Amino acid sequence: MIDLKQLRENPESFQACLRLRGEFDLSPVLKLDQHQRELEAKRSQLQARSNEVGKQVGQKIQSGISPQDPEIQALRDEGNQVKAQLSELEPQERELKAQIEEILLTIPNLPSETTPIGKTEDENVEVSRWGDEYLPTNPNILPHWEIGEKLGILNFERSTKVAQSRFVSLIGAGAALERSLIQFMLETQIAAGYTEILPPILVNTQSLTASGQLPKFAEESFKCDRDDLWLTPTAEVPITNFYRDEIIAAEDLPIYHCAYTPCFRREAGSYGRDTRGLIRLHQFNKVELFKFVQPETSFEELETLRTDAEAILQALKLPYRVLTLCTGDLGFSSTKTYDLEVWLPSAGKYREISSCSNCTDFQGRRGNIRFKEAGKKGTQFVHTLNGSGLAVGRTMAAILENYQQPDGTVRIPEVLQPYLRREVL
RNA sequence: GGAGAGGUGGCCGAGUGGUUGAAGGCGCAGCACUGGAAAUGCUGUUUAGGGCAACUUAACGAGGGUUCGAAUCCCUCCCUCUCCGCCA
Repeated sequence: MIDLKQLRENPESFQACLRLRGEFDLSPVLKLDQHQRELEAKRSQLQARSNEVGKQVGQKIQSGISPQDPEIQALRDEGNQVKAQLSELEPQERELKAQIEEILLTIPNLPSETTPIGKTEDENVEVSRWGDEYLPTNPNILPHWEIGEKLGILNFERSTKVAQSRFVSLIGAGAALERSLIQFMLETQIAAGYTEILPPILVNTQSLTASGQLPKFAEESFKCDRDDLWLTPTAEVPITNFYRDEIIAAEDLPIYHCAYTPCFRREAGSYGRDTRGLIRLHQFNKVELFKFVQPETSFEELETLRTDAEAILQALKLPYRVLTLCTGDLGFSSTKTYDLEVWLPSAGKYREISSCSNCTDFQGRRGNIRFKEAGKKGTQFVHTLNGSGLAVGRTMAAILENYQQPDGTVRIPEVLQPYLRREVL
């Protein structure tokens, strides 16, 4: 959520910033805000009077004046009048506040100054490439779903029977490879200083609102209707909300967490895209990196977060590139995002395998996650960052293709061999 | 699912319808004491909104109600805990 107070103070710059992400007219919310504050001033005056009347009645009764005394009756009457006025103002103000809140929740984070300006993903900026020397030389690489089914480690058809399309089952060495990847990713990030959390993967509405998936993107998540619970679309949601409504001691920051979770996405509106393979499924595994940090450090922390995610790709020797997303392609909660894209030979292009974002205080404000410096007055919102480290299914896809041999076998990346206890699929 | 108990500040924990934003304690900060520290003593210490400010308003799980006045009384809802049942 953007800061209403700051918006009020410099509306033009907010409006200009938001325009970079697409159209969003801030004038209605500014108007509502002004009206609300006028009502608030009136209301608070009335309440002050009401408190005063109450106090006087109390004092007089205690000093021995009879409650039936005309003096007291007069005060009671005034109290009743004030109450009547308040009962008109209060609902109006509450309604205004609710409207303002509702709008604020749909306004995306403002892009950072270092976020390139652009409208679509075509204007994302490539910042680096890595691993050209590992680009496969095998000219006849099968798409990962074909080699996977040939090897008997993936099964889509039966999974459609069990659930729907866009689900997969991993069999034998495929399941073991997925587990090995998860284990390898977690252990690497734990060694890098992240504390593992294995969180709930059903989350409530408030949690999805705090991290930014709701209210705007409700159609993207699976919902358990009778329970106010949703299947989490990313571990970012439970981890952000782990500290919701808390005040963290400044010396406890930064906090680094990593988490493995299944992730669930409805992929509404993506009909016909990536219908085959492991790229776009309703359920997939992901190891997530998450940071809670002090405001001054969040952009440096984004760089190291990205490096930590890159370390996995480098260890697996998978060629990839790094993009900075342009303003038009930025996620709702993010102010600046790096995407890591891994080389997928069958497609002949790079595909997203990690997205690392600095959400600044956007989620902190929505989730009321603050920190306090000892001895200092007041609190500040924490800055949050998240990044995939990595999407496991897409990593598997990248391995099945980049490590595919001309004889139809797939080598296992060296770093995984101790986990999987084999060298070839 | 059945029965019961409970939700108060960063934490623990009092609280009779009347000046209680809330006793007491812990923690934290400052000062004193000390060569320095510990212990001790004193002082201070919730958050959020509005206002340039003085100041003012709100908040004791949430929402209603009674009252001049509600943490305190009434109603509804939510959540947590304990026991029983069921279950990995």
